[in-house]
Amino acid sequence: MEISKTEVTYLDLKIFKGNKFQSTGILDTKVYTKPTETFQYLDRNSAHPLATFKGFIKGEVLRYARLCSNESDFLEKRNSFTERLLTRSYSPEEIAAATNGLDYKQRTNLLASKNIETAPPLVFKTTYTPHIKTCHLKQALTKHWNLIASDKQLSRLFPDYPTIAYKGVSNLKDLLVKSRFPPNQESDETEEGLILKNLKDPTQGFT
DNA sequence: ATCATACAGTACGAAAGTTC
DNA sequence: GAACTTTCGTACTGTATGAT
Repeated sequence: MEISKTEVTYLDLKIFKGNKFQSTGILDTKVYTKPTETFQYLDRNSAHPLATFKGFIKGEVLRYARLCSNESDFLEKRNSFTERLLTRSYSPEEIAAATNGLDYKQRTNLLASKNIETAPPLVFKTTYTPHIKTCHLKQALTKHWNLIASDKQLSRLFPDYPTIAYKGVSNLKDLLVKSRFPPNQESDETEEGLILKNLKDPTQGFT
């Protein structure tokens, strides 16, 4: 057990007496990393969805911004994270894109609880087929989005560019499995009826 | 049939709890 | 005591479910 008069760690946070402590009595905080941490971040060549790479990068930098009370600590942590990502085959451009809009100057907002009453995202929903990639949906939407943006009514209805989402086609399970049993039209004395009866009254054992 | 919501599953971090 | 699992919170998107 470590004992210190100037700092203490809690989970991934280090709380310490910084420069302003003498004059204000206010403690500082920064990210705590265990000495045994090996930084084996998800390799960019791994077969994961793009959102997975983007998600954890943004999540990490957001964590640094929230935990560091001094911008210099935040920058130091973010830079070393960037260097480690580069060794894991990420490009500087995609690292920057993942954290685009995340500004340490807005830390107060980052610390505020998330507003969950924001408008739901606009989703362009279509059914998935193996040939969907050849349709270049995103390019087509981007190319013709100006038709909506230039229309007075449509631009008000659809102020934001949509996210493309695919609905799965019905598979065998969808066709064969239902979440409810159909109305029991047969006698409860059938095998199925007895099972249902016992499920409703677990105190009665199977016979 | 459609829509909204909850949850699943991928990732990151840490310590605490559980199992063998 | 080592190894494994759980917990909590953040990001992302797709799926399952229940209500209308």
